[in-house]
Amino acid sequence: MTLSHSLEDYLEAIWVINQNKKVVRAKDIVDYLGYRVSSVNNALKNLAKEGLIEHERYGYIEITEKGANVAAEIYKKHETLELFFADVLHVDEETAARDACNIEHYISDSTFRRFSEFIEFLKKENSNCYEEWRKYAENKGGKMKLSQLKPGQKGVIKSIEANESMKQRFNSMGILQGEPVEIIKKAPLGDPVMLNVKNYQISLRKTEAEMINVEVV
Amino acid sequence: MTLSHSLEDYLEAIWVINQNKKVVRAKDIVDYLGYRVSSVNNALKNLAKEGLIEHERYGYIEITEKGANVAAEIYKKHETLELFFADVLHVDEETAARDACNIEHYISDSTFRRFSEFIEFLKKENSNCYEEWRKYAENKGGKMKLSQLKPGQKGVIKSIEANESMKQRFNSMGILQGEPVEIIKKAPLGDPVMLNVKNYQISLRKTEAEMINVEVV
DNA sequence: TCAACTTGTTAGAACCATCTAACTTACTTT
DNA sequence: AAAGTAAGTTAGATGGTTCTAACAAGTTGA
Repeated sequence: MTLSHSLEDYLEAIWVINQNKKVVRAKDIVDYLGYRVSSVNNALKNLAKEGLIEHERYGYIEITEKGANVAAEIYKKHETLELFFADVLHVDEETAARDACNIEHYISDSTFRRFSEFIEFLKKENSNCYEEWRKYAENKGGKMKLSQLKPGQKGVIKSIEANESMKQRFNSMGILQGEPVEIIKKAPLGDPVMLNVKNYQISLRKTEAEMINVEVV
Repeated sequence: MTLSHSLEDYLEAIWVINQNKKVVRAKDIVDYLGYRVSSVNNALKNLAKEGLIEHERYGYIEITEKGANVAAEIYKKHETLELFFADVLHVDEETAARDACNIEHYISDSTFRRFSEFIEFLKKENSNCYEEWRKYAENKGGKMKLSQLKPGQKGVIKSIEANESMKQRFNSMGILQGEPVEIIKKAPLGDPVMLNVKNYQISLRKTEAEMINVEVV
């Protein structure tokens, strides 16, 4: 029996909900995964057919022992990947969760095993690899100029190297320290640059974009 | 325009083939991806519709500039992931390639960017993280007993801790150093253990399986 | 208790990626 | 140049996942 990626998702969702709620209903899955209730229903039938859950008409959903084992394994992958993305790579939480949720279905067992060991290694307190890496990454991250980002990339403004009147102008556009920005598009030679700040779309000259230092997110 | 994962695969294949062959035909893709020629044909139509390739009836396939850009980006993900799996995690080549090929479609740009930096960091010669990790992993890997593997796991026999007559018996079953093994199934308490060696299926007592040290693959 | 609301079920449509099978075109060999 | 083989095309079937829409069952509160 090999589960489709889709069914893996459903099963994992049921398992996770079950951790907090003791009783799982179709509606919970709808809320968790964002699918329509009919799609959930369909998936439940398939999971039941595989003996991974039990589900009485109009009743609660119970995960079987077999189902719990399968789900726990999937979730472990999810957890490990998310931890790596969020705590090691320092990707934002939402992205880390999303990526983990996708990749968990595709990483093979043997790769995952090695990967887990690798993370275990990084977390060992007598290793300073993690600290070295953080130091390295911070230098890297701090150095980007807004003009160097590509369309679709997001960042947070770290500092602005401009005279006062220029800073004033940036200020009035919502461009100030700590503000998240996203590049919408760039003209062929990077001039002008179109970006998103506080839900406004702003167009900057390349020379202006070069004054703004960002940390890529 | 967002490409389906399937079409991403086709486009990437075309791009890769194009690196070596200068001229790409549908047959090359069939060989590369293992799909039927009609499926390839169908995909080609969709790629052409998106302006990523040009394809005359019964003719050659040419990747457009736009297509090459998209493909190169996908391939870069593939390459980086495969490198990490193979050279850092030391997963076997085939698995590394397969996992990379799946995951490349799911890792987000921002996670990938961080991930690339992380690998760059590991490769820096003034960091000894990679060496430390290898040392750590080798100790780990050497320690597994055959009895500890789970069904489906594969390993290579590293050493056998048994008396001569026992070694003789193992020997006659094809169980000897350097031999790849795979656990087929384990009875509830791990006794007996069913495994695959040299295309034979062998059943071992738990006590016997504990004498055999393997490196997980 | 029954009306209103929430939740669950079913049937069937749409979409996508793959396949088989029958066919057409292009290339190769003699 | 004709015949045979390899490659490409098309139509239609299948399987999987999601959706909408209509309906059924359960729950809640006045």
